[in-house]
Amino acid sequence: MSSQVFETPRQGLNPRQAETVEKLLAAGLEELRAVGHEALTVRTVATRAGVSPATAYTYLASKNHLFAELFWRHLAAPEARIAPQGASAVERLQSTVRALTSRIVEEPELAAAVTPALLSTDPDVARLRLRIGGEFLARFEAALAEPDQPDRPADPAVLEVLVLTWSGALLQAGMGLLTYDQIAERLASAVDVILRGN
Amino acid sequence: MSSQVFETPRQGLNPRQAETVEKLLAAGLEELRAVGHEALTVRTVATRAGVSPATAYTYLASKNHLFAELFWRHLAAPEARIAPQGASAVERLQSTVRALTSRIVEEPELAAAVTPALLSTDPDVARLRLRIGGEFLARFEAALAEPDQPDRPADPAVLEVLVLTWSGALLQAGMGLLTYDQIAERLASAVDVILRGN
DNA sequence: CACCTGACTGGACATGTGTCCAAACTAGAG
DNA sequence: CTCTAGTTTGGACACATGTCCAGTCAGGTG
Repeated sequence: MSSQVFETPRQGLNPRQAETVEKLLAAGLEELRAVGHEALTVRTVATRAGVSPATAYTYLASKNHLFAELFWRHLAAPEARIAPQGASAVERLQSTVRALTSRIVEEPELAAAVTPALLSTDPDVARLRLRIGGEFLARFEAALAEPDQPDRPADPAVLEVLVLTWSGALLQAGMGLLTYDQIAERLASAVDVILRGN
Repeated sequence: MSSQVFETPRQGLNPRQAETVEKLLAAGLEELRAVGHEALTVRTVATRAGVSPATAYTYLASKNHLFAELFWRHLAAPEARIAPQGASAVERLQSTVRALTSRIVEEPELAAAVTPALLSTDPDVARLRLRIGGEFLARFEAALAEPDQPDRPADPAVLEVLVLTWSGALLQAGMGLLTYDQIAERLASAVDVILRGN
């Protein structure tokens, strides 16, 4: 909340505006935890933040934008950036996947909210979507890299499958077909299948 | 449209009701092609079908339900059920994936509409979501099966990765990150990676 | 201390979604 | 031909979303 990370929803904000945004985002997360994403409205968030709805809409293009922003911050927060563990690529990928999943599951309502939100055509959402996708890619890339030759690029085909599988898993979880625990299991097995082959 | 397939949106409809449903679904598809899924409303569909909005809501729980229903019919239609071609599992899977993709791309607006729609919590959507997921699973299962031992079950881990990858690809396409043509390419390559290993 | 710029506010507006219900209609049975 | 069961209808309702704008307020400047 009181982040040093200056990943603001809109660029070029003066301190006063930045504070308003922080209040809104903090209130958004609280509201999400309190009432869930179905019941949350931009207006209730504004009220919780002690700000008028009109102001909220000045900084949040939409409810979906709010969810995307919160998710991005949750994902990119310093405490979520841990190095992959393991001697082999498989182990490192599995640890990455488990770390990502458990990070996501820390805020179940956020996870449930963000899946549909990211599908929005809202340009602010589109921006965040790309960032989030890039973040996942970077994590997988880091996990695939061999410690002794960190600059050797990973096989793009493998990377693509990993990203597709990961987003598929998030989708399944977002639809409620799988719990996030099951997701972690399946992805670990998926990594095995993908890297070891059949 | 004039289908023999009795996959009705609600069970136990008499002929008169069934006809109304058909009119609504046909009108829904037309409207979708004409104005796209953003501009489509249940009321415009009702008008196009020559029926009152109240009637439309008698048979369609929601706009999302309409999209899910149309997608399901499009996917499960007899003309979409072609046998996988190829001597190896990889070839059969690739042909299946290409067939599915090209079927979906026949109705681009439907494809764009259905991705967010399937995430709805609407119970009617949930029902169709399961059916659609089951359909994909069945296709991959059929493609994996060796012609000479058709009853030998496929490796569940491989099947899971395929389903995850496939849904991830649909998600990416639904978000506009990839075109459906690119999807087909990547999936073909993904199948290769998954089955051949690294 | 008065001013002025720019953030914030209140409240109306247009539109969409899905629900509800009493009244009207229609097709088939008798 | 009439009755009736069941479908369809018109229209209002409650609520959410996002936009807009004229007016108010606060904090830094001169």
